[in-house]
Amino acid sequence: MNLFEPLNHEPAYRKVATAIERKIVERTLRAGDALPAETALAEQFGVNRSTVREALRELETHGLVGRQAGGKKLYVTRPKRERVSSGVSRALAMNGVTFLELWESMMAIEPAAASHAAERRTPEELDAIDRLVASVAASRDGRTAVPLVVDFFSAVAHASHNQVLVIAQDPLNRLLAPTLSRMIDKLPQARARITNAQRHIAGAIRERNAGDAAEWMAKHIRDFKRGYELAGIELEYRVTLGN
Amino acid sequence: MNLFEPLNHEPAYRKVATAIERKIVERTLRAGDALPAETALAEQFGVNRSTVREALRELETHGLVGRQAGGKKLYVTRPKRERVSSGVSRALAMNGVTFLELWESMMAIEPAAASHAAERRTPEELDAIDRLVASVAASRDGRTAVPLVVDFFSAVAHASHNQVLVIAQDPLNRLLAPTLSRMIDKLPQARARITNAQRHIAGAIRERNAGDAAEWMAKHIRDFKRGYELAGIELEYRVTLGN
DNA sequence: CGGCCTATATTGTCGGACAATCAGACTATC
DNA sequence: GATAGTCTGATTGTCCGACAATATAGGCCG
Repeated sequence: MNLFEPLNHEPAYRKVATAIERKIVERTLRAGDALPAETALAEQFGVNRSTVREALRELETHGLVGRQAGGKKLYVTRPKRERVSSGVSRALAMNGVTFLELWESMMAIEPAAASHAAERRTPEELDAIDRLVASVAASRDGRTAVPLVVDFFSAVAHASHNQVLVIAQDPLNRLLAPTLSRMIDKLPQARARITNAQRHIAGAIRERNAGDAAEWMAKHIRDFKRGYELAGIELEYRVTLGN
Repeated sequence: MNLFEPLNHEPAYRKVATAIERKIVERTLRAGDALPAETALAEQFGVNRSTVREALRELETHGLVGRQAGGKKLYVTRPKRERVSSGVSRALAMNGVTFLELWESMMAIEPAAASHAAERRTPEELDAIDRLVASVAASRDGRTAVPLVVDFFSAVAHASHNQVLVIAQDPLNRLLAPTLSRMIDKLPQARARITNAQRHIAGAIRERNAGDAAEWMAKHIRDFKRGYELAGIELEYRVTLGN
C-alpha cells in the first residue's frame, strides 16, 4: 500500500532490551546465567544506567530475567507459567471476551487435556485429582468450591504432561472463576452435578480410558453452559478478572 | 513446611506499576484515555520521575499503555493480540516445548476453530481463506508456502469470531512455522497434500458444514504428524522460534 | 473556519549522588 | 571443622538536576 514505512525512532531503552532479549532467545545467554551489573551493561551499550534499567524492566516483566528471592543479581530465567497466563487473561478480559467464547475454547481444550491425562497421568497426579474431587464434594458453599473446581481443571491439564495445553488452559481458568461464582451461587444443584462429572472424569483417568475422560470432560463443560443459562447469565456476558 | 514467608520488599517502581495497572483493569482508566504526564505521576505518587518511567515500561510491555505512532502522550490501550501471543510463544519455546505437545494442542484447537468458522464466517473471511488456499497451491517452494499455510490457520481462526481461540492459536502458528519449513523441504508431496486438505476445509466452511470442517481440519493436522515422521523429524524435537 | 507559527510541555537521555544491602572474604568461636 | 560474627566492596533502588528534541496547544492569519 504505502511506499514508505513510518520510520520509527526506536528509543534506546528498547534497543537495549531487544539486544539482550536476542541473546537470551538464541541461547547465547542461557537460563541460570547471571546478567552483568547495570553499570557494566550501561558501559557496554554506551548508554546511561537509567536507560539500561528501563530496558531491564521490560525483560523482567516478560519474565525473561528475574532474581532469586531477596537477591540483587539478575539471572536469565524461563518465563514462568503464572506470569504469561496472567498476561493473557488480562488481555482477554480487556478485549471484552464473552462467556461463550471462553466456553467454546474450554470445549476445545479441556477434553483434549483430559484424554492425554488419562494416557500419561502418574499415580501422584491421579491422587491430586482425586483429592480435589473429594474437596469439591465436601465443600459447603460456592466461595470455597469455585477455586477447587478451577484447580481440578488445572490438575487435569497438568497430568496431561503437555505444557502447551497447560498454558492455553490457565488463562481460561482465571476468567472462568469469577463468573462461575455467580452461577454456583444461584444454582443449588450445580455443585452436585459438578462433583458427579468430576468423579466420572477422575475415574476414566484412573483407568487410563482416554475416550471416556474426554467425553465426560465434554459433558462436564457442556453442563457449565446449561448452568449459566439456567442461572439466567447471558452467554454474551463479558467475563472479567477477579479482584 | 516453613514457619515464615519470605517477606518481600516490593520496589517502588513495581508498586507504582501495579497501582496504575489496577486503575486500568478496574476501568477507572479506560482504553483511549490519556495518562498524566510522567512528572505529574511522579508528583502524585511522591516518587522520582525515573521511578515512574520504570513503572511505565512495565505497563508498556504488557501492552496496557501505548502511544499512537510518533506521539508523546501515553494512552491506555487494550493489549494487542500480536504482543501477547509473541510473549506466549517465546515462553513456550524457552520451556522446551516439543513438537508433539504443539501438535496435540493444534489437534484440540484448530478443528474447533474450523467448525465455528463454518458457522460464523462472513463472505469476506471466506474469500480470504480461499485466496490463501489458492496461494498455497500456486506456491513453488517451501519458503513461500510456509507463511501461507500458517496464514491459512490464522484466517480460519479469525473466521471463527472467537477471540480466545485466535489468541490460543496464534502462538502455535509462530512455533509451527520454523519446523514446518524443515518438513516441507524434505517432503515433495507435502504441499499437494496440504492443498488438498485446505480445499476440503475451505469447502466445508463455505457450505457452513461445521462437522466436515472440523473433521477435515483434524485430518489436515494429523497429516502434519505423519509428515514429520516421514521426514524423519523426532516428535520430541523441541520447537524453536524463527529468527 | 482551516492552515500556519510560535511557545510550552513532555519525553528521552544523560550525569552524578547516596543509602541500603547483598556477596564474598576473613576471623573468632565452640 | 562447621558455624557465627565482622568487614569491605559491589550493586541496586531511588533521588536530583539538566538538556536537546519534538509533540501539543493556543493564537494568529488569511
